[in-house]
Amino acid sequence: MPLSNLNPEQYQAATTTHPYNLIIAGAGTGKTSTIVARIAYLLQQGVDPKKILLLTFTNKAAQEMIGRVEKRFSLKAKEIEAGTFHAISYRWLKESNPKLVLKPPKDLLQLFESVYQERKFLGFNNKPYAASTLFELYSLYQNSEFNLSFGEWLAKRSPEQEEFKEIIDDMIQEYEEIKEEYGFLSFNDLLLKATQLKDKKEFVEVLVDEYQDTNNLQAKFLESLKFNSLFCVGDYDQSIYAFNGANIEIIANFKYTYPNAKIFNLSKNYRSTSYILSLANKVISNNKRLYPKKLEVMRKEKPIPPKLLVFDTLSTQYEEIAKLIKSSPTPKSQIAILFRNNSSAEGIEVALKKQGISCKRRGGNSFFTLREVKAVFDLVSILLHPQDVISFLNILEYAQGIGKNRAKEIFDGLITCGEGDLKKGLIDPLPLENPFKKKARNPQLALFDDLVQLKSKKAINPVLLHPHLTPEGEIFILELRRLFLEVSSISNPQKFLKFLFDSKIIETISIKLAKQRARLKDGLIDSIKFQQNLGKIEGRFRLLLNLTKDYKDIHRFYNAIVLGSSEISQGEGVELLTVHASKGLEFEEVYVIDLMEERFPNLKLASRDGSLEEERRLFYVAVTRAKKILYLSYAKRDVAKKKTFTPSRFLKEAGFKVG
DNA sequence: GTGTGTGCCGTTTTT
DNA sequence: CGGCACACAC
Repeated sequence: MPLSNLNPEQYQAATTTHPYNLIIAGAGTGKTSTIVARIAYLLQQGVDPKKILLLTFTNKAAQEMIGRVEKRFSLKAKEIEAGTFHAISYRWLKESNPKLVLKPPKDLLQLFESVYQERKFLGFNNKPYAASTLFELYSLYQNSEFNLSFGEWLAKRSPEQEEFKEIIDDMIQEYEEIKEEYGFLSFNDLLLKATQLKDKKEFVEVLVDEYQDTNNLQAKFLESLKFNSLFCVGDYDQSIYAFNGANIEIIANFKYTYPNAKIFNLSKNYRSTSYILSLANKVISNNKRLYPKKLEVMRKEKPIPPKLLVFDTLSTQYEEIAKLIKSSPTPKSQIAILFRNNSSAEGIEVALKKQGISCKRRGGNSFFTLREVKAVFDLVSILLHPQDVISFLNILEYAQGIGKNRAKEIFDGLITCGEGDLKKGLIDPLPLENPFKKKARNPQLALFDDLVQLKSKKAINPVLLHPHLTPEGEIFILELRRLFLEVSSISNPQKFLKFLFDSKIIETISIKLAKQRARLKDGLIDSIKFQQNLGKIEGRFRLLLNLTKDYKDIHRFYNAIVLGSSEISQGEGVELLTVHASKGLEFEEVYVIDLMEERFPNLKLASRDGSLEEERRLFYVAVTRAKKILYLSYAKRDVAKKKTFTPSRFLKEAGFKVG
C-alpha cells in the first residue's frame, strides 16, 4: 500500500487537494515514494490514468516510478503518460507529423558547421566564436530566451560579439530553414514544437520530478499544458543543470507564479547517516540560502565517519581505491564511484579491471559514439527517413574516394533523379543523362563531360555516371538500393539489424575501421590486430542486436536510442558515474574522487558562466548519494601531465584539515 | 578542386 | 579518440 508507508509530511503532500503544489524534498527524504504514493492516491480517487502526466528528467526515473505503481495497479499504471519532457514531446509530435526525424546533436552540429563555414567573418575587430561554441550557446539560448533574437542575446551576454549580431541571426535562419526542409528535429525543437501544439490533451494532474532543474523552455512547456492540478517535486540544493539553462528562480518563485500555491516540506532523511548528512550540510551552508532547510536524520545505527583519502599521484589514487573496493564487504552493486568530469572514468576503470572487479558505466557516449555503432544508426536512419542527408553523407564517406563534396553531389543527383525523393532516386530514377548540376563555366567542357558519361551505357541508375565515382562508391549505391527494396517489409528491429549486418556496406565499413585501428606507426597493418578489431566490431553489433529485444518496431528502437542512449549502462558491479548522472540514485558506499581545485570545483566553468555555488551543489549531490560509507579522495600530482594539485576547497568546507 | 594520410592537440556536465 | 592543419596525389 503506497500510502500507508508514508510519514505525516509525505502523506499530507501525497493527498493534497490543492491545485498548485510544490514539494520541497531534500536529499533522501523519500521523494520517489511520495510521487508514487501521489499517483496511487489519484488512481484510488478514480482518476483516469490516461489523464495523469508524469514528467521526469530521465526515462529511467519514469520507468522506475511507473514500475512501482504497477505493483499495486498493474493495468492502470501502463496507461499513465510518463517520460522525460523530450520523450513526451516527441510522442505527441509524431502523432501529428510522422515524417519528423530526430537527430542527435552531433549530426546537427555538422549541419551547423557547414552553414557557418559559408559565412565570411571578415573585417571585424574581434574574433567570432567557433562554430561548436556558437552551437552550444544556441542550445542554451533556445532553452532560456524567447524574446531576444539569438544574435541580440549573444551580444548582451558577450558584448565583443555584438558586431556579429546580424550575420549570426542570418546564419541561424538558414540553419533553421535547412532543418525544416529535411524535417530534422533537435532535442530543443521537440520542446519548442510541442509547446506550440494546439488542442493538447487535458490532464487531471501533471507531476514534475526534479523541478529544480527545470529551465525556461520546460517551464513554458508546462504553461502550455491544460490541467486541473500540478504537483512539482524538487530541491534547490540539487539544482545542477545551469549549463542547460536550468533556472533556480523557477522553483524559488513557484508561490508567485501560481497564486494560492501550497508548499510542502519533506524534512526527514531516511538515506544517510548523521555524519554524512552533517558533512553535506556544512558544505552547502556556504551557499546563499533561499530559505532555511533542516534535514532530520532518521537512521539510528552507529554511523561511520566519512574518510578523506590523500594520494601522491593520480594513478596511485585509482589503484588504491580499487584495492579498497576489492576488500570491502559491501556488495559491489551497492558501491559507486563518482567524479565531476568524465575524464576521471578511464583511469579508475582500468584500475578496477586490474583488480578483477567488474564495473558498470553509464553516460553511454562511449558505446553509441563508436564509429561502427554510429554507422549502423546512420544506415537505419537513411532507410527509415530517406530525406536524411546527414546520415547519407556520413555513410557514403566510408567509400574509398568519396569525401564530403562528392557525397553531396551524389545525394543531390539521386534527389534530382527521384524528383525530390531519395528512395525513388535509387529504385526508380528518371533516366536523366546528367543528373548532376553543372557548375561548368565552360559549356564545351560540360558537353564533353556528357559525352564521356554517355559511353557507359545501360546504367541501372544515372547517378552511377558520376565522373569520379569509385567502384566502391558504386557498390555502396547499389547496395543501398537493394536495402531499400528489401527492408521495407521488415519492422522487427532485430531482423532489421541482422539484415543490415549482412550487407556489403556494413562489411566494408567494418573492414575499414578495423584496418584503421590496426595501423602501426610505419603505416603497415598488423594482421592479428586487424582480426581482433573485426571481432570487437562484430561483438558490438551483437550487443546492438541484444538491445533491440525490448522493442517491437524499428522506428521505436531508433527513437529510443536517440532519446535515451546515455541512460543505457553496460556491465554489472561497481557503478562509475558522473555526479550529474548520479542524480536520484543512492548507494551504501560512495567514493567521490579527484577532489582537486580546478577539477572539482571545475573552476574553468565556475569563472565562465556556471558558478561556484553550482559546483557546491554538485558536491552536495555527490555526497548525499551515500547511505552509510563515504570516502572523499584527491591526488597531489599528475605524473604524466607534470601537474601538481591543491585539494578542493570543498574538503576544507567539509571540515577536513587539508593543504 | 578534391581526397587521403600524418602528426599534434585537448577533453564539462545531459535530454 | 576526434578535430584540425598540413603536405601530397589525382
